[in-house]
Amino acid sequence: MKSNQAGNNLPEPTKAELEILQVLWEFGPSTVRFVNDKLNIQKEVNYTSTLKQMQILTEKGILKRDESQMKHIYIPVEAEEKTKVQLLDRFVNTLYKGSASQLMMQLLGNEKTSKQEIEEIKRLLDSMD
Amino acid sequence: MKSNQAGNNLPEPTKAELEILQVLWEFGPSTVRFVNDKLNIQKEVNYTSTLKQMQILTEKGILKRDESQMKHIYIPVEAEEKTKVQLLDRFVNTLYKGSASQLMMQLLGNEKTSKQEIEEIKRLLDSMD
DNA sequence: TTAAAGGTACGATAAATATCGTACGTTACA
DNA sequence: TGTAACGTACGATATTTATCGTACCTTTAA
Repeated sequence: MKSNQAGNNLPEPTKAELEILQVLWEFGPSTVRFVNDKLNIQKEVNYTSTLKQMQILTEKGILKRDESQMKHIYIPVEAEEKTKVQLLDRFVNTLYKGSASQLMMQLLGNEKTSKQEIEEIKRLLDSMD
Repeated sequence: MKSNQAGNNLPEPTKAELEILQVLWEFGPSTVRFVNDKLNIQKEVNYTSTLKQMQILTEKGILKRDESQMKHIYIPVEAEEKTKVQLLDRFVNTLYKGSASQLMMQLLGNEKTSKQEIEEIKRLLDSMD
């Protein structure tokens, strides 16, 4: 057997890569400079480090870029939703053997999940039927 | 500012470490041999590699061990639940800015989450009020 | 028209993770 | 009683991920 299981096509983004993706998701297609500035609000990181990461992301096919200008513009290849679903899926499989309801229980039992959040979720479910 | 945010006390278990924890959670306190055998059902890994990992886990304080016998017995320090809650919490914060309901939506929208799972979740919520 | 500011490319290096080889001690039993 | 099987310890090495220094090109404005 010894296979790869969990047939995921695209390579799992690393922690640093995720941070970059989040900026692009939030602000749309951006330059390295812009992304780096955003990252530096939270942690100190050198411009060329971010540049390199984004180049790697591009090699991996997770980002694409517009090189028509000197200031390259980077864009995520996959939509935010799709990538998140993939990560969530992997997470559920790894920690909860694929059981969404088990994850839910934990989420609901978590004190950090507010009453308000729980109400929100209920409404959501009701509106689904 | 540039702080660590998300005040997590214990060190994040790595991928390989998680695999070991899962075996211990499922089967209870075990020897390295036992854990290694279980791991090898899914992937090829050398006995000493697993040993080393479990020693590191122990150094980190994630596992403790009974050394009274030659065959050391390893035991997770924290309960399965507690560790999973921590990981889930981090996950929600990272990907959904802490919004559990947003995560839910994705979970519900995911085709891989069966009708049955959804029913299960509804029942769960109703029984909470 | 040149110097400073700001851009990309990319190899080197650091840091974090993961795997393994080898040394050596203990146990079981032929 | 000695040898094979099995255990731990631990340094070395591989691999993956992350960061950075330096070279060099382009734009801008004094």
